[in-house]
Amino acid sequence: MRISDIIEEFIKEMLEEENEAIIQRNDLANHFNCVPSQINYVIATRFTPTQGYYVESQRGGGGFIRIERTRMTKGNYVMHIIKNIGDNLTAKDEEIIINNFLSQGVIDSAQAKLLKSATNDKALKLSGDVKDKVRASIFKNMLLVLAQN
Amino acid sequence: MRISDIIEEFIKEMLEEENEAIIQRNDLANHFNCVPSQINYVIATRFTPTQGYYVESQRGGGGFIRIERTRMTKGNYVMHIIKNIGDNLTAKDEEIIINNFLSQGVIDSAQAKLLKSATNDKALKLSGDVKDKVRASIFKNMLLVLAQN
DNA sequence: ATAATTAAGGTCAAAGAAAGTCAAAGTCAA
DNA sequence: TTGACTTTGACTTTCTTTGACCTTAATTAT
Repeated sequence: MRISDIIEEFIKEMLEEENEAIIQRNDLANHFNCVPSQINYVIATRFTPTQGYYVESQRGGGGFIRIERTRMTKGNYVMHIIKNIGDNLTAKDEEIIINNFLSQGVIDSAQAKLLKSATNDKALKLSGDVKDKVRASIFKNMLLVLAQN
Repeated sequence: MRISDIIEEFIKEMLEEENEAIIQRNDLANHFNCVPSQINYVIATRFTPTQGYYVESQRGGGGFIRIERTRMTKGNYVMHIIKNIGDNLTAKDEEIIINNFLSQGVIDSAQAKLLKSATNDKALKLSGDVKDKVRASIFKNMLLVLAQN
């Protein structure tokens, strides 16, 4: 059994009791007798947003890592769209997706406005090719959150 | 739990009753068993103007520190923050603003997550200087939408 | 009145305490 | 036997704590 798997399981057990697990990186590393950065590896590979987790951390004295489990309510539909967006997204294509979500009740109009405000050409002051890349990234990140509450 | 957090909480509790908290630096430091300058640190990091506080103090005999909470209407408050953001915004500064909006009930936690997901370093795959520019732009655009309801 | 003393609060930088990054080295299954 | 996944560790960044020294105001002594 890999040490990463053991740590993963340990955190997931914590998450079964509570909805969030707050850990100290060094303590945990110590507990499992591994280097601290192994914890980062576990989080990076097993607790990603796509996998339904939301992670925040603080450095410095009294620092911590908080791993939140965000249960997926909108289900596979949104995930499917996210996977199909790829690395570039034009404003036009985005609008089509948003309108689709709207008409299917996946998001409400307030959320739609917020999505657009974050990704319209006015907000993204970048050159064409980079813009569509960043738009894709932001859009997917936001969708992930929207799919989970 | 960090000592700074405890002091922060203590002051915020005082502010819940009254609209201003008047403290003696040395007494407070004594009470929490820390050096006096720790109080300054707490104020400098948790009671800044952008966080909605106004601080005045007086040295010498009978000196004091007065921390005032500045309340505004939601719309004005958000507009005020938008104006103060400027052309660059680091992830850290943004987080402080979001957490403040949250604790003051300007936004809810779902909206906070959306804001963060749209502007965190993972979403904005850009080089440092450009990133902070784009972040500022996106953030302000989203806030404008949030301010309108 | 003035000067000296005392009683506050302010500043800043060093030390300490976490967490993050990245790439090299190791492992293992196809 | 190579390519993907894991493990490791050196180095970096961020945040907090601490303390020595500075400035300002009130009080007291001359």
